[in-house]
Amino acid sequence: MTTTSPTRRERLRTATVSEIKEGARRLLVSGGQQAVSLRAIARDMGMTAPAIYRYFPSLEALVKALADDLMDELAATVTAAGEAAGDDPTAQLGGMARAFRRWSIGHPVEFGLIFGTPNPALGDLSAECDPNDPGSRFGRPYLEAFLRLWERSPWPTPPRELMEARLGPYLEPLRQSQGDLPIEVAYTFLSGWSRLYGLVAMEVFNQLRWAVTEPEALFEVEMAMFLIQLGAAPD
Amino acid sequence: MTTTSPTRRERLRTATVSEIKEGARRLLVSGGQQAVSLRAIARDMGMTAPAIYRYFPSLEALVKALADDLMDELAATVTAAGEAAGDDPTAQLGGMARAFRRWSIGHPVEFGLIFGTPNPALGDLSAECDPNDPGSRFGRPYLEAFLRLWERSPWPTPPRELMEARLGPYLEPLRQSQGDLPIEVAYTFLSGWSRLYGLVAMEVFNQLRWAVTEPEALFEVEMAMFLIQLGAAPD
DNA sequence: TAGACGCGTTAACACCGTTTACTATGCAAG
DNA sequence: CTTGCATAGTAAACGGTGTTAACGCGTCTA
Repeated sequence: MTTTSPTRRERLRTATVSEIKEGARRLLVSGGQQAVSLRAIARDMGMTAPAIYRYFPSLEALVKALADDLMDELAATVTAAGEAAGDDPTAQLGGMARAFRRWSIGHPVEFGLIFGTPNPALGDLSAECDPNDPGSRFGRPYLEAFLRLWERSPWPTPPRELMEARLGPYLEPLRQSQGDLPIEVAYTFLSGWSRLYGLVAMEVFNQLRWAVTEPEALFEVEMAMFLIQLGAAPD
Repeated sequence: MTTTSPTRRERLRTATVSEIKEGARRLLVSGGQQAVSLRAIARDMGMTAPAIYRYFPSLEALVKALADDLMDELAATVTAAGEAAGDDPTAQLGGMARAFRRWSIGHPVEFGLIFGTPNPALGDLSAECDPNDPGSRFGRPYLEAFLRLWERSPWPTPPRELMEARLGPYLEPLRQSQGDLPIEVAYTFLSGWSRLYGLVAMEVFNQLRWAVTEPEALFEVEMAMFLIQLGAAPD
């Protein structure tokens, strides 16, 4: 009636959807993944639990939608940090890596939902080669920075023919996702991304406490070493 | 009556405890972490749920005990692989890393329970610097192999005084857990362990599917690169 | 103005962890 | 042998959960 597309009903509906997800996230943060219950969300909204089924077909679907939102939030944070880091691709990579760690340790439960133990239902979905896969959606900015850096000044890698032989055929999905990625870039991206993930996940999951008091120092050293290997100036 | 220590009652008790944990693991493997319920375990044993409270104070305690057992199983697997790899410390490291990956991808749900998103209750326990910490109990064999290799033939690292300055004070728990560990060994261990964890966790959690079809190839290349950096002969 | 549809309700079912009260059984001492 | 007690199990119940079914009301539309 008023304007073009968003009819009144639709506006109310999306608002309710947002409110549900906000409530879910609040419960997630305050009480962990197990505290997210339809009845609690509905209670906080002054509703009854079955009403939520008008908006989500199941609790699992709600959690999945929330995880998607969190993925977007993280991806936006990371790309913003990359853009704020200037023109040097190594500086961009460093900024994006730091942004990833900062968001993750600042939102440990959300991190666990996205990157931690997959639920059986959520795992089945990620079994397919979804182009909307969390890893893909989120790895793209890193991948682009690696590619820019490679075109500007390639870094030393294992010999190309050796990499082609040993893992060339197995990186096809990655290489084709970005239009014929050089194998050196694909390999270095995967190596760096797995190192970043490992370090951050261990810190968030409290797996370093027994060994390290300040994981940030370890993170900074590791990142510096990696960037130096990519040709960045030390320190 | 019969012998000395294990009276009949005690034997039955430990047997029941084992049966409960076996049932819990079966449910865990078949249905994920959420499928582990006291009532289901009791049902499978032909018992009623409250009986389990004679053996475990809560479901959480049961799951924690199960996780401890799994940790022991994994640690035993890894150390056995290290001992089966001969005398060369780099070969031992390679064997242990492969054993870690093999066990993890062969037991993904168990891996998730040990190394994945921590439960609030389990996370509080790992907040203390427990010497029985999973990471500690499990990282020790790796640490010892790194140490043997270092004493035999040190590998190139960042300059010692730089490492001492940047992360010397923060690695105290780790360095004192093994009697004045050289900082080069401590740093290389942490770097290698986080890389191993990152790669394996991403594979187990299906975070590489969008990019890689054969994670094992990537794993082998990464491991070879790391061991070469440690002075091992290439291939 | 009728009817369809969106959105919410209540009631109910089948689970779950946990507690309580109670009953047998095994064991050890008088 | 009997008495007594700790142990291991039971049934019943409380409050919580996801989910479904049946129903009522408001809004939009033909």
